[in-house]
Amino acid sequence: MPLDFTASESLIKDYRLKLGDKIRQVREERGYSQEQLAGMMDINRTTISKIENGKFSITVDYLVRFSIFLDFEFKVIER
Amino acid sequence: MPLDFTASESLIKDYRLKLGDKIRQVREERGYSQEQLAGMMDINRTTISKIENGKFSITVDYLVRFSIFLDFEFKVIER
DNA sequence: GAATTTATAGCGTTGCCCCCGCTGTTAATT
DNA sequence: AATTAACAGCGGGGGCAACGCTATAAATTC
Repeated sequence: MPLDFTASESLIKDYRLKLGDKIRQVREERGYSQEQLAGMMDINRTTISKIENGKFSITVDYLVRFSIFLDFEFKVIER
Repeated sequence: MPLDFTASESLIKDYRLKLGDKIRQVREERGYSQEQLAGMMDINRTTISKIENGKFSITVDYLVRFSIFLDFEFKVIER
């Protein structure tokens, strides 16, 4: 935990975990193992495991790849 | 351009540019200069410039930070 | 209990992001 | 017209986190 831990840091961490859970949920709904999906996406299987468990923050490029192969959308919604 | 340039690579690049445009649009709607927003978010101004112009793929952590300070939502939507 | 799937650790490489400096444009002021 | 300042784009060096890869072990399913 960094010294300048703030409310936004907590929100960021929460979102990372929530996103990992969501990706796992959709992957399982589609009936893919981590290895199958990794093959389709041409990325490493352990990377998928780490993402689903929130071990690091993925780039938006990777998120777009997930959205393509798992068939979901993610959108910026203004208030 | 990588040798294995595929349709998904093109979609990824498109999305990166689209996201940069969206962030710029919302920032301007909120009435912030790049420098003001950078100060609020505690990140570098040139980083914001590069993100808005799609120079690299930001992490989701950074995207969440933008969503906090520019007040928008970022959602996964299943089909 | 064997086979499949997933978690995690360690290490190497790549690229995100920090930070600084410079340039170009536009607008305001004198 | 010249000057000043606000704003944004771009290049590059450097640090560190994302991600690839391999290996091992744990968990799950049959």
